[in-house]
Amino acid sequence: MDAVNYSHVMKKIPEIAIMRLSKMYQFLLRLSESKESHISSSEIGDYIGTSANTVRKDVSYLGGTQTTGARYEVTRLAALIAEKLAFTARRKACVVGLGKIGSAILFYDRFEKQGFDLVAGFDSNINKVETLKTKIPLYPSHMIEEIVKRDAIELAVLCVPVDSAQGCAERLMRGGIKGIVNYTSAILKTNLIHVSNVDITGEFRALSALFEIDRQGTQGGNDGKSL
Amino acid sequence: MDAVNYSHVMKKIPEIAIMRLSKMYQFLLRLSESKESHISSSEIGDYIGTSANTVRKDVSYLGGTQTTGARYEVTRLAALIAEKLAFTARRKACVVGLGKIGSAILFYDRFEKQGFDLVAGFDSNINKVETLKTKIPLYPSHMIEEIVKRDAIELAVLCVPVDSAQGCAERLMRGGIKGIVNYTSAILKTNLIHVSNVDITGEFRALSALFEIDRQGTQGGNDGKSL
DNA sequence: CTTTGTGAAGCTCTTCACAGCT
DNA sequence: AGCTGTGAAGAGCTTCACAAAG
Repeated sequence: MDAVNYSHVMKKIPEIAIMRLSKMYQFLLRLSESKESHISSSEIGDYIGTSANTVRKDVSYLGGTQTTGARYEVTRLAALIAEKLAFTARRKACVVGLGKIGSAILFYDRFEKQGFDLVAGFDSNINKVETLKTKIPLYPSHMIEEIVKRDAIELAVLCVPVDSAQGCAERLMRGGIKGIVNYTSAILKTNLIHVSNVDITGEFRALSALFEIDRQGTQGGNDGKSL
Repeated sequence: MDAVNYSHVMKKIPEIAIMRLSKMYQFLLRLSESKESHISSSEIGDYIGTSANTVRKDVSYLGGTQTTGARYEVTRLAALIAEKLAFTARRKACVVGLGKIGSAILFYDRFEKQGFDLVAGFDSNINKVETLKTKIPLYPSHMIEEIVKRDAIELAVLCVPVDSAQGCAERLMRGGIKGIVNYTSAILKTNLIHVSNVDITGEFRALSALFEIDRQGTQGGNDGKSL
């Protein structure tokens, strides 16, 4: 159905624009530590790998800065993005699966600075839960739902073996999780929440296909459809 | 920066379709180990999180199977995708940066089965290069260009500290690398090769923004999109 | 009847181009 | 001059809907 309601709803920002704005924000944050105080749309575009037009359009989805004609003020633009995309709120996250990758993530210490608090780790192996030395509380996997609910955890990184992935995802969902970063090669069935997949093998395959197709493309002529 | 060169007409497969086909392939591979020999477009769609229409359209980009009307034969469809997207060739990959994440990836043993051979690891810390016990050859970072060239390595996983990321990426590029999976939060400037970014913080931010915007939007649930 | 394959319609995102500001 | 903000045009992807096959 059409959007019948035109109260004061901001017009919808394309999902892909949100991704770019996230990237942009990250870049602006780093930039703000240097001495550059202003930046143009084309410089931002060069940096995050898109066009100046797209950068300006994306910013305009947020309502634009109020400074037409002048280059963007770095801190001001960062603040605008943070506000509109709700990056201001701190969010709680957990890690499920404490194997090599999972524990590496658990010990990664930059989340706090970026607005994310790792408040729980889970593993089905009680041994790991008891022996891993960390200040982040660890729990056995059967407590996922309970803890996610209790601590109002919004984000999870899933690093379990592929066969446990769907089951853990379901526990997370029952706990009310809002987003999962899926490090397993499992293809999660969850149409309720947002999932971001970062399977290296999958990335390898996609990258291979991309450069392979490029190569075929630049070589010109495609033969008929038969094969 | 449009190349104004329309020399050959070639049906281009949309990049996003390539991504979906990669995912589909992965799913079909797993499925082929079970006893299901045939599958419909809607079942595939359910699984990889897209519509039956899109699945069929994507398959048609490859020229379609030659079996209109019948459900897809799993192995046949997998073979078709593998062939058209060049998944048949084995590809060499390396890991740059042998910290917690990097070494976890180095010890991950499923690549071989999936057509990727990890043939080198690099770290600027000579100690790590000498002490890590693995059958994969390790080298100091200054040899990146040389080894990538010598061994014709096509793919790299980048897991170095953020400040070294751009430098390492440039060495990889000079060595002729074709794709980088970037685990750092650096935004790599490389318009020559394909880069896939898997920064957790970035994913967290993008996910937060997505569910936050959804909440503000209040529109009845559309969903099922993920990346 | 069910299911694929695919032109064509429909829709969303990107690019253009220019008004208006500095 | 250079730059942003943004409707409008354009391109690209998704969805539709139906012919052909099983």
